[in-house]
Amino acid sequence: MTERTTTETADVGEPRRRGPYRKSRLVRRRILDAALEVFAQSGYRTGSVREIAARVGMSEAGLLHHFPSKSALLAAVLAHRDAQAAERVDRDTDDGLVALARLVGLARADADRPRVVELYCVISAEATAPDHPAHAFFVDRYARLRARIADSFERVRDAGQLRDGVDPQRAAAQMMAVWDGLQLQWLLDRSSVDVAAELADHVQRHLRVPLPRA
Amino acid sequence: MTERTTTETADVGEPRRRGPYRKSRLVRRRILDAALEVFAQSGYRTGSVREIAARVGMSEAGLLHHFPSKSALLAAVLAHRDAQAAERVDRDTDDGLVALARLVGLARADADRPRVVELYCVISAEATAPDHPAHAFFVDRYARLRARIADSFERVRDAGQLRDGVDPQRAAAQMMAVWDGLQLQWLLDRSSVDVAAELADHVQRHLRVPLPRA
DNA sequence: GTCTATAAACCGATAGAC
DNA sequence: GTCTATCGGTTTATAGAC
Repeated sequence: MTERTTTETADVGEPRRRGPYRKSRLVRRRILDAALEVFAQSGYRTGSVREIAARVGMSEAGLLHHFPSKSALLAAVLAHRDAQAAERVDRDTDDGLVALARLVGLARADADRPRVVELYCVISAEATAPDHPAHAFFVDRYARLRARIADSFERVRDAGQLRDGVDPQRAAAQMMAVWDGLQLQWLLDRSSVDVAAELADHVQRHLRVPLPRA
Repeated sequence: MTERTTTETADVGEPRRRGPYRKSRLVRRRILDAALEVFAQSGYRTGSVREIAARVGMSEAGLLHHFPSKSALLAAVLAHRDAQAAERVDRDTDDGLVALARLVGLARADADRPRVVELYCVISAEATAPDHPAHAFFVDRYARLRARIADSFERVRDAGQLRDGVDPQRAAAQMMAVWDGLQLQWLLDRSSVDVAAELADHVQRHLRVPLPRA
């Protein structure tokens, strides 16, 4: 993955050279946005590079100049969105309760990003197949997320805020599960469920104290 | 959908005529089984009629003699599996607790049918797109299931076995959600979760009395 | 950096022989 | 009921001009 930054353009006497690199970064960004939409709507396997290129307003070959292959493009999209989401939540807190509340807040904010929700729903299901290019990514992603949420539940327990008989590991798996499942129902019919409200209700059932709104 | 039964073959003096119809039904069955596997592994859009035909050991045209189109084949697969599952659970009970326990039992039995689990996971995510041939089927399926499970929770409440502050509608949506989400985690990594155990744990959290093992 | 042209493969569905 | 042959469409990716 050839990441190109503007800092490479330090050849004096040719200040105009900064132009193309800036454009390239902008084009890459527009490609990622278009790829997100297409992969969300049609999945990775059926979504075509051709359609992505059309949305960006360039040819297929032109697009593949920025990303070496279709699967590399998918990887870039996933990495891009995950990094963005991590930024939202990872401002560190020792407070487990706040961490859980932030996840619910993320679910609430996702109501305005149906395309992103769709992307993860469709691609994660596809990536269930061991030969899928994003299979390893999602296996790792889920293990990582489960561990992080379990850690939050442990902090909640250490603070004496967890109900008796709740295992942090299992609570983490169940929270992720109900989140994913609610998103599926919501994508099928927007009026059928309120993802954030149900997720909050689920988490609350494990706690001794009210979940902050954060 | 031309369903053909052996009862149509009652032309006396030609008992041999029974043969072809029996074979046709058998072939249809083998096609459905192969289609299930292919659609589960690759999804509807990427899974090809050609590969299904190859698994059955016949040509593409030969297969399409039994099902008029690819989407009709998917519809037949889904209808076939749903009818099979309904048979397992729908032996009527007025007892809501038993009904819920049977759903957990279904989840337990699904551990031996990863292909079926995969099919529903992949196709339901795909069918999120409004133009997917199975979109209406899944929207309807989820509404129906949610209503049926909500009804079970209501019966549990009427029997005084439901915890305070539990809304049957919301409990139904959450139960389906956690079920679907656990299946996704399980498909990504079989050792990561025990679907039936976590589902039972989740449901138990809504009840005053222990969920029977049924 | 973007294009046209093209390779090489695969797709669903149909026509018509047997 | 099953086949071969084929049509018209799609796909990812590459070659090479500009």
